[in-house]
Amino acid sequence: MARKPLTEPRKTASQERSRATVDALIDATARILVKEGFDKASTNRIAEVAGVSVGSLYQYFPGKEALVAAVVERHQQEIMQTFREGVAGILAQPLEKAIRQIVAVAVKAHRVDPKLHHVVAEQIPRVGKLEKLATFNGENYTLFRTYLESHRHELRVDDLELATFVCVTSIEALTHNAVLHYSKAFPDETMEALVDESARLVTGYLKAS
Amino acid sequence: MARKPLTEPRKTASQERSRATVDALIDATARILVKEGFDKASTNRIAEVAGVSVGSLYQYFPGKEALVAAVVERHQQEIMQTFREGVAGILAQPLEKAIRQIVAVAVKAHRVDPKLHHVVAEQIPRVGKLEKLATFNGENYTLFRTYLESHRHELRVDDLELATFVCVTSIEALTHNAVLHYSKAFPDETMEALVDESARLVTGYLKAS
DNA sequence: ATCAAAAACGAATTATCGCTCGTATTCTGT
DNA sequence: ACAGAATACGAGCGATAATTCGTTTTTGAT
Repeated sequence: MARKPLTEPRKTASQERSRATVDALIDATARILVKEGFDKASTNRIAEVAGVSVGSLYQYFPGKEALVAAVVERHQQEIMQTFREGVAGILAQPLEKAIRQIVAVAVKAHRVDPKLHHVVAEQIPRVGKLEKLATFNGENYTLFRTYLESHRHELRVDDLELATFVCVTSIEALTHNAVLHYSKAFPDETMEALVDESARLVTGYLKAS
Repeated sequence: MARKPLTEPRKTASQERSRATVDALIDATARILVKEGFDKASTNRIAEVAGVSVGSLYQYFPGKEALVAAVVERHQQEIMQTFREGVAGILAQPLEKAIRQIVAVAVKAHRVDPKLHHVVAEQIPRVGKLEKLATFNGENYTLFRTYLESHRHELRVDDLELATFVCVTSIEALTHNAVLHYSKAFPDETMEALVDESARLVTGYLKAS
């Protein structure tokens, strides 16, 4: 019987104190990623910043990658939460309104800790467990597709799959780039104009002429 | 006088032989990046694969980062070359045709060594010198803007700067995602449809109704 | 043929970092 | 108050790189 190596730390933190340790470690990782960049995020450094010993770190995480993955996952959860709230009840809305709202929410979502988002997008190599953390996630995709399906009769696209791809990819890229690369070049009023333009782009593409 | 540290290797390779060495090193780096991934690209490994000693490596490159930067730069040059050729004489074309051609060329450009492109996009942390190697480059942007300016009268957009951003970002993201993430999910015919759809997206947005 | 500059070599040094493990401390239930 | 379980500690081991430098080989000019 090949026994699984006992080196797999179980994070089953049962006591209050240990849960705090886990949180401190994830927080510290996020702070380091933002303030010092990915390469400075060594396990020793993370433990130090968290005010915890390396030993404790390895009690709860199998390694650095797991820490980073935890940070990314937490961040994506926050973003998705923002997103879900923002698009609630959108199915009932007409196309123009719905799209505009989706774009606006996408911008808002990208503004949930933009610094961290930037690091995640630009500095973290997607290797190993991080590989599956795709650029845009599936829930998003499904959400949008569902809207398109329920409004199919108003649309002039025939391949909904393809249309979803086109729309989701465009909106994601536009909001991502605007917030993370051009937030200085784009003053607030330009950002609003960008939301309008993006919405027009997508609406024009979808709407039956 | 604070003298610059002599540790800065100058790549002034004067002889034929040394230029070959430099090439071999860059080639080897690219091959390793593609076949084994970013973390396996150590200086010793690169030298080994290049059939060259580590010492020689440091004669011409200050470190691993410089090697990777050289690979990325070379790759971007190739892509831009493809791009330039593909959009030559496009200024004379009408909007629909021009946009379609641009999209098609963007797909073609993304297919110049997609494996390497994938590694560059997903695995290489943009830190230090790699930071400025932006996702989409300025020449592209300028090229597109020039087209829009010369066809301004046909368009219904008023802010050309913003319009350029919207179009370039969308086209880049759509072609990038399609080629690098969905090339298996998208059979060739779907890819063609995608080019059509992308062109329609952008054309509809730009064209005066 | 001779020599100095250029290029190449690679073992050895140095640096970094992930991770372990024996020990100390704290908590929880009785 | 006590015991055992959970948590925390952190110096130090081992592995993997990065980088140097004294030496050798090749080249081009004279």
